[in-house]
Amino acid sequence: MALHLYDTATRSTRAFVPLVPGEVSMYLCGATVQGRPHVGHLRAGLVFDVLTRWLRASGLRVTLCRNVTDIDDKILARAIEEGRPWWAVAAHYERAFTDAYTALGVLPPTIEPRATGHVTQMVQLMQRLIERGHAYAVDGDVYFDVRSFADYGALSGQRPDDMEPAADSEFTSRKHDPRDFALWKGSKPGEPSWPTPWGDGRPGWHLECSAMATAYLGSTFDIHGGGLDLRFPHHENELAQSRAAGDGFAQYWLHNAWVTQAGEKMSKSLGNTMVVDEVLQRVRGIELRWYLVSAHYRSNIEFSDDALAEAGAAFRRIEHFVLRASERVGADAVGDVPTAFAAALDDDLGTPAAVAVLHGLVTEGNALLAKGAAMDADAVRALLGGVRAGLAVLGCDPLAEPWSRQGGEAAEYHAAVDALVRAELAERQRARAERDFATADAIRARLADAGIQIEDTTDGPRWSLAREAE
RNA sequence: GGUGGAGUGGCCGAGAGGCGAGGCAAGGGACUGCAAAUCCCUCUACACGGGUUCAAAUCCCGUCUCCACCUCCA
Repeated sequence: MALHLYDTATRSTRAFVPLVPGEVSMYLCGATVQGRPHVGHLRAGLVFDVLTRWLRASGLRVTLCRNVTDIDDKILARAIEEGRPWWAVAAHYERAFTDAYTALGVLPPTIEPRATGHVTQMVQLMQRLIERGHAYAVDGDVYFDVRSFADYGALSGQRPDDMEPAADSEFTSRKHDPRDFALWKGSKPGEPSWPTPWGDGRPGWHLECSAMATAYLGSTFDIHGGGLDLRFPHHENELAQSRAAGDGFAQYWLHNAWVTQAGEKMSKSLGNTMVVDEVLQRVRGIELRWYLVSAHYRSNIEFSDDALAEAGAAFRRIEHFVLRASERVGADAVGDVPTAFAAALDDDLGTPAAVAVLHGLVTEGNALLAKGAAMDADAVRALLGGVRAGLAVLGCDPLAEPWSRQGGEAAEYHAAVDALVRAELAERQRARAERDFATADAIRARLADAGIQIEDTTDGPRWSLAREAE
């Protein structure tokens, strides 16, 4: 089965057919850089990272555009709060997001455009909308005329007449209709502004994505992604303004579900502590990634430390196999993804089923490894290759970048520790051979105190860092 | 008021008319000097009430509970 994706616009799972054969253009709504990234923020980046990896593994060339919203009301508010310029705030948190993406192994997008760098494109888009009668300027603001666009509400399944009247503060009186949304906000004293034919001002929230998506991906492109909450109003408005301007815009709309905590949504306004930096004090990045990636992207994740620890344990089982097997048959054995794994991902990115496939392979592989010298090395190599190929698509291959620690100083430390531990293990083996188990166990306990765990395999002892959940 | 989701075993978490995903935990067995790791076996499910069907966790009707969106959100 070829790739099928659930398209929010049609509320159905559709076969994915790219506009240009062999190529995929994808736009993802990225961060509004006004605070420290938390686990919820990262989910969209992670989900679409897996999709990108899967598309590439399927032989497609992917252009991924993930924007940075570096000007908006909250950034301005934050700047006042922190007592520094808005651009310093935006730059600071943009770096924090970049660090968080990197810590979770999210591949960098093809392009990461900032809103403030694309005012020209926004002005052009507004001009087109005004010419076509879909937008109007009032006192330096520019609004989209919702009534002028018949399909408004189609993406999110809303009908304008059923919507709650917008309690939209100060702008309401200037709008032709309360549901009209701001494309451009006229400048107020002390706020940053850019010049336009309608006066100085700054971008409204929705305009930037339409302007940047079409600037980099063309007037019509394949996939537009983001969190479920963005469906309305953000994506509805993007779609309206772009289609009204004559662009085809996105062909598929994908939305990931939320990360919640104790039933509460982890939004910026709740100010909870699931900040990525803090979670990474407790678990490795690869384990956090596994936790977030092994759930289906359209299912809610109720974040808890217990669930995170369980996911970590499940991942370690797979990781353990990969490490042990590669020690036996070599670390260069990356194969093709197993057929069942491919089928799972082709079915709307069914990562849970894909993960189950990997667990099955690991069980098989462990059984082979348990045979020791009598094992079928080719069979192990084949299983290892399949497991690693699958892990690579999920971004969780422990032997691949960025998780492998084979290079640089870390490798030198590893070699040094390895030499010391091997000496200890040799001593322990000698004691065991002499049935001096008190000494043997004392050595094992000493290593355990140092955070090193021992396994007695058919090929002799093997050591690794202990990674029990705390 | 409008729109859309969800309720699965001790826990996490899939599936979407028949043949119980997977993991974690638990119990038993194998292996081990003892462990650890690993393998094998076992146990516990589909919110509630009706209905359709040879067959319902899955479809339909109703009820309850929870959640999301309706111009700040990933």
